[in-house]
Amino acid sequence: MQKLQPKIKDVAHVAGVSTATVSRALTQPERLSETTREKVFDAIRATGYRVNKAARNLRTRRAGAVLVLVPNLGNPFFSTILSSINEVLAANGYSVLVFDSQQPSAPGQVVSDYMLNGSVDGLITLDGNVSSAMGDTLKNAHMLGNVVFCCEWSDALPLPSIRSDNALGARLAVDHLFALGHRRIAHVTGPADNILAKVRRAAFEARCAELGLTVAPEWIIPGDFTLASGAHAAEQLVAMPERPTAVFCASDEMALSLISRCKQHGLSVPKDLSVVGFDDLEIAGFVQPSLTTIRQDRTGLGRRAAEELITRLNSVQPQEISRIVLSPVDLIIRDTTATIGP
Amino acid sequence: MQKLQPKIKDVAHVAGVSTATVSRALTQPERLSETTREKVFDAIRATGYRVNKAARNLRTRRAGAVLVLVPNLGNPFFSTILSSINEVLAANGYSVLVFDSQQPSAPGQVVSDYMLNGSVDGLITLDGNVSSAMGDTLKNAHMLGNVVFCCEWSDALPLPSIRSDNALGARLAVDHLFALGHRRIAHVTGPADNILAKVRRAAFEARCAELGLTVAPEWIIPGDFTLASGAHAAEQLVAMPERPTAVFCASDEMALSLISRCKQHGLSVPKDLSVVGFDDLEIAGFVQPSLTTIRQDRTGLGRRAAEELITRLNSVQPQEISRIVLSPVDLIIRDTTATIGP
DNA sequence: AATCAAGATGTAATCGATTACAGAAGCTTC
DNA sequence: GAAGCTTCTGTAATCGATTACATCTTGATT
Repeated sequence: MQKLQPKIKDVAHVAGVSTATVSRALTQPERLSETTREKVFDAIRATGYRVNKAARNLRTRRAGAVLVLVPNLGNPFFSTILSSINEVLAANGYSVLVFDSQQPSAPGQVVSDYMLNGSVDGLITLDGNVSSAMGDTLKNAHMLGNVVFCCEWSDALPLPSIRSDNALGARLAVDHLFALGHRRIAHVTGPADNILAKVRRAAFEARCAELGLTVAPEWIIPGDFTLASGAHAAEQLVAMPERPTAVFCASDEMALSLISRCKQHGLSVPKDLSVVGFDDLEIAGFVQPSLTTIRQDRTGLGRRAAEELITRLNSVQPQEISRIVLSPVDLIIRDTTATIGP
Repeated sequence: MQKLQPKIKDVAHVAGVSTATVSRALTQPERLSETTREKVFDAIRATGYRVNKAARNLRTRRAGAVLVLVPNLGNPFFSTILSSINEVLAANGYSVLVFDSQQPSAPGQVVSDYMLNGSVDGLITLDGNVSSAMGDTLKNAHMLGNVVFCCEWSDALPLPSIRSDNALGARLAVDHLFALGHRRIAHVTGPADNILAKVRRAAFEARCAELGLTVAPEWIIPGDFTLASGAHAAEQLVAMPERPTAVFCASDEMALSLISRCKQHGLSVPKDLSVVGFDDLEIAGFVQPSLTTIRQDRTGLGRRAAEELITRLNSVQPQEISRIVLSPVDLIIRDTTATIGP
């Protein structure tokens, strides 16, 4: 009873046509006469035929798949983006492979492998820390044109990048706090080597300077986007002799845990401390007090990145031109920010 | 300059051996003499050769890839599991394809396609709502043995299932609340058609009955695991004339938003209301008050599911035997539960 | 020295689709 | 009615690896 998967030959036999005709019915049905087409489709239904992807991929030299490189899949920020990438790619007939770049194996190596061995046609990377070695490898294989950055990016690689207007986000946060009367504003950063962290911090400092605010060095508190680092930052904050009246955190997760830890130390948010986050995770609106934050259009970012990649994969002319799409950000004012006390 | 990707023939030419030898160097190096092996590896390095996956897959009739079906990729609960699945599969040489079953396209159809067209060798589904039609299709293609449930499952399909001991979790929650003196305990459920929600609710009711507690029908509050539904449940709760003193929520997200909304209504947790969640999301320990909850070993679940699938893919004898692995759960006592007031 | 086994390597068929090229059939047009 | 066009379909080469089988060495055994 070991009935094998039917192949195109079996369908051809049942339909009484050649394999070429069956193949055409699959890929360019309009080129067949109506009667033949029907015959073939009937045979396909009758046999339960499914095309063999490996054979098709070998012949067409395409994979019909895209790799998404995610730094830390466990982070809800990325998984939402992944979801919308999946949606667009699936709608266009592409499969989605994922790889978590936190994996022990060298991600650059792994990614090059996927791209060069034909497992995928393109790459969307949410991780900006891609090695230049990987860039070189892909360039040599003429595959660099099939890479798109999403959210994070690398200035070393001139590739299209779909990202939020991070600098604007930081400015909005500072302006909001400034308008509320705050003059002593701290900042909890992301990882030092992260491009988002760098941009947000730089814009934070620049805006403070523009507004004539001095930022004491100790008010720049190092974090790494995680919950744990937010709590740690809170400890440093409460220990300061001259405590800032507001904090701008480079991620919502840090903001949430910072608030929680501050409360444990008897500080009340927003009365004693105003807090602004970044990302607008869904939960930001479902905590008490709800979090004032900078919203990123995560769904849009994923969608646009996927569309950009598809465009490039479909275009015959390889275009390695860097194109930057800045997705707008919004200040979402909720309950963790208030005017400075009397 | 359109240098094509080198193929095995090119390597063979450079190394001065046959293509068969090169292939052996790749797949069973121990069968070659040391000198030949070195020659081939040198040639591989010199040419920058990478095997063409499509060709290999076609010939070996294997894909070296696994599909993970996720209900709602945006949910942090699932993405952690996905991460550990990725880790184990990558370490064993498998690629990971993901598909979000919330996608508009019929997931059963999509999954069958992936399995039957050879895109993947196996399936790990975190979604228990798989159609029996899909089961039939896979069974006919002798592919049902390559499917593993993780977290969720379906009683209609006799397949291996790696899951938490959900009933135990519910009992631990009830017992904990009971021990604190609570006698009026409510439950916020998951979606009515979800197997986890069913099991947790049934165990909740059973344990309450065993302890001699009556559960008023209105105390079973319908939810759907989401933040929004937790807030909605809170509204119902605060409106009750004879309010329960404790709530067991079927997910942490519902618990967190329920607490937040209750606070808005002036209820204090845990003084006026004790709350137990389910999952132990990372954030549960980073909110104030921190959430008492039932911990699931998400990393372990993903890891075990991946290992189970790999075992099955490697075994020659197809084994369609249902095997259930119950992963332990723990009650994590934090600050949202307390003894009932005087 | 003859026989045989084991080990190393090469030859060529094969996996299952796509597609260039060719041939057949039907229609126009002069 | 011949030539020229379309439109439809078939033949066979091709994509790039793996592997059954054959061949050739080499060394051991008797």
